[in-house]
Amino acid sequence: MGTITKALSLLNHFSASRSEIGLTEFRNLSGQDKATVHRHLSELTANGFLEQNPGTKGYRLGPAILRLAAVRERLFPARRLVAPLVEKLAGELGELVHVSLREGDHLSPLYHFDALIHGTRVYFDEAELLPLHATASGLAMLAFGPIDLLPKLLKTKLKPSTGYTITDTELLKQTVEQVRNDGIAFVDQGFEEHVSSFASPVFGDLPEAIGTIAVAAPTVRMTDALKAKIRATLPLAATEVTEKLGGIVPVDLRRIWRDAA
Amino acid sequence: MGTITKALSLLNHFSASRSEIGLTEFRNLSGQDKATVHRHLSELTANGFLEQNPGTKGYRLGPAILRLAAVRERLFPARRLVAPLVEKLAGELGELVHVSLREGDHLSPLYHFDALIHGTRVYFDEAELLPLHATASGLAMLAFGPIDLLPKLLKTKLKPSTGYTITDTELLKQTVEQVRNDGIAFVDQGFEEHVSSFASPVFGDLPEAIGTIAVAAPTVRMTDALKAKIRATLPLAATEVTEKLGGIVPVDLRRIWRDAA
DNA sequence: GTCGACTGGTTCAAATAACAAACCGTCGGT
DNA sequence: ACCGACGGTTTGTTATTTGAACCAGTCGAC
Repeated sequence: MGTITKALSLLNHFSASRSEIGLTEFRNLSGQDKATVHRHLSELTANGFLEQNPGTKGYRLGPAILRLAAVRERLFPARRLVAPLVEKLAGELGELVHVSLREGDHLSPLYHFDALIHGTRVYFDEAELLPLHATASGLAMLAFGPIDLLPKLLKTKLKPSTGYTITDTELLKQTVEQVRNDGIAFVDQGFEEHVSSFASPVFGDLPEAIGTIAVAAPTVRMTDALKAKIRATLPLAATEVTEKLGGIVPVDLRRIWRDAA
Repeated sequence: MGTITKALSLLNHFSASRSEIGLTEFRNLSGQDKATVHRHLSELTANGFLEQNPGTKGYRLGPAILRLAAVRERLFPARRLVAPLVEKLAGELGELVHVSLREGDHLSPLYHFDALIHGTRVYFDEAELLPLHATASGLAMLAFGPIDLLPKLLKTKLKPSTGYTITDTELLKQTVEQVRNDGIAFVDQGFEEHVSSFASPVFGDLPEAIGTIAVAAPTVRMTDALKAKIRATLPLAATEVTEKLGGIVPVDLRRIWRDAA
């Protein structure tokens, strides 16, 4: 792991529930040496990616990130473009829908929306990176993303998120193959307990998935009726999102989705 | 300059007018070695801070930035909080208003708004970092920010943006001292030709400016009447922004502003 | 075709940063 | 006053990053 990756990985420890992190906590979270972490934190702070709370000495995400995000959204307004589609589908299904983009060997949430019509709901943290082998989105990414994604992932140890997570190499290969045939991925409690989800790939201008659109619901609400509804609507939504982002769905997948409908 | 700073500085070359940058262009812009730049770009890409256009091989800002920006805005919704105040002041004055936060030895635009009631307007690029010695915001920051900011800046060579930019050490010191007495900074065409601007500091919970609020107008429209109006309203707006961000204006500055009114 | 000038991308001695463990100063609790 | 935990710094040794030169592909002119 290079220096830059180590430093940037520090930023990934922030989440909705952890807004401010101190030196020692960073050391525990990252497993790196204290002196190294401190130098990295200082350098990130000097560049505005972090800022330090003068009182607690803790570190927070800094203003540079906002500035860059504003640039990115102006040039490539992905969030703004997909938001209405995500909200529409979430409304139709009454469940949480999210679009995520690939970020190395994880998925990064781009936008999510929950219609909130039910008492119980799926907790979704936009700050958290999604693992490829444990989520429906991940499986869809492995099936339709860059071809070297799966082989590279299989070389690492697959960490279980729940007792249901696929950790066996062979099983993962088969499951991904299945997703490739179906054009849609289904995972039952693989990432969070009592949550089931479906996902379909979203494409850029290459025939290679750049991200996914997914529906997540409490397992108890994931009835056959809802499953059928999702299978019928998710490929359409994936096509719409792909088109909004200026991409094209590969012809073979388009055929799979048409035949399924 | 450390590795991390070098890598992160690459990101600062993006702007509204330059959305995609190739390897060679990065080398020219940063003055670094090509191999180094390439390794940095690869590592940034692997972490989702950049993404590569498969066709042109150029690099764009990546999805990780959006994810982190979403976290930061949820935890510390500065942009959302200051937006109405900026828009209100811009409406009252009929000119461009922006709030910026300190990012190392530059200022990083947080939010800006232009009422657009005039035919000509000031061009403002939210992607561009503002230098401390050439802008009104910068002078306000030097006057009320961390005490070591000015001495550190004086050790470097002051780059002129226009023919009006202060580049002399002594003159800069005197000007900052003046700003410290006035509680407001005025710069005439120091950053962009034919643009004049005022700025006042904005504070966090320490008696040390964390940013600024500024008004920029074409020099031809910067009449005595407008100047008087800005001098009367900007300190109030700075106080409001400070309070919105949960900060406090130091007592001595509060007195200066009160006496001026 | 063959040049040349331009890309993006990759190798291998030499400069630089990471590492581990120790240390310093400060804060809050006992 | 003591203790322990915190943020931060220092030092000598080890590993990584660096940068000049080197490939390879692509475009256009001749």
